Amino acid sequence: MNYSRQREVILNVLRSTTSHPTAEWIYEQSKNILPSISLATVYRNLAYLEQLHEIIKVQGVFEKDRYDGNTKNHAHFVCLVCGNVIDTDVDSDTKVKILTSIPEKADTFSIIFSGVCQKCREKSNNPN
Amino acid sequence: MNYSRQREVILNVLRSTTSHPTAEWIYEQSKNILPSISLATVYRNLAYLEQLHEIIKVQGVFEKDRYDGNTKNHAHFVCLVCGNVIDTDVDSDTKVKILTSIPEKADTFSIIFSGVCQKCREKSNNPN
DNA sequence: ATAAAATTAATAATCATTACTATTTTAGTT
DNA sequence: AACTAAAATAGTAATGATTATTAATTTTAT
Repeated sequence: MNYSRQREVILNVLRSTTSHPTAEWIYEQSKNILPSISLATVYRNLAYLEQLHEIIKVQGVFEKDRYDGNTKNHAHFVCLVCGNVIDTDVDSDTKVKILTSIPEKADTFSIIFSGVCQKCREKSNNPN
Repeated sequence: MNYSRQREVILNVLRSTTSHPTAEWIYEQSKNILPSISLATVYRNLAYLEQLHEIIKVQGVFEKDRYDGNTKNHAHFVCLVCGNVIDTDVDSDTKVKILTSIPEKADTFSIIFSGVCQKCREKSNNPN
């Protein structure tokens, strides 16, 4: 794989946030640096980078795919009110317990928690 | 919500398998019973049934959404070779450990393991 | 500097899912 | 049973995220 400035920018943009952005958002940010970059280039490079395990594609959160520059094995919390996706650590004890809890031999796992985040919980006056 | 024969058939078809089928597959099976059923009806009713928590939509497995008639909180193992999706129990100890491993208060979680299933492992002569 | 391979921008195509609409079915009421 | 309003359907069009195509540009090795 040859060097490309576009790929470098896309990766930097993704690594500069913890917001688990969509391809469209990464495209808009990248345009600030490379105004002529194309959306297809963003998609193509995100696919490459995922294959190289430089980034992670997070599916199953609302409708669009999200991308994550943090490749450490961690879980995601999706707030059903504000839609934010929050990284949550999974300690290695839990990780082992999860991976050994099934008969199959899993290489990786994806955990997506759903609920209402702390902020949204505070905003509503619901004492729960 | 009124009764509909179509919805009844769709639910029965889904409950008759553990294969986590796509909407298209459910449509094909339902046509054997109701030849004039339409694909849009299948999608509409799957969405209704998901809202009622009668079924679960499994996203993030390859490209198409999958559906699951088993609403017990369990995990999924996706084989990267054959593509099969296998139910795997999560014992309640692990469940509690997972849910309490994050600072946010999660209502539910979705776990998708990835790897190569036992069968595909046996077929290849790889001793690992 | 040259050439082959890789990459890109721009745009067309794909295709899973959803929206629309005229018609039919359901379920309650007389 | 007939009447009616709401709900649901079949068929099809529209949507929209993602992927494929292609001619032009860039990279990299020689």
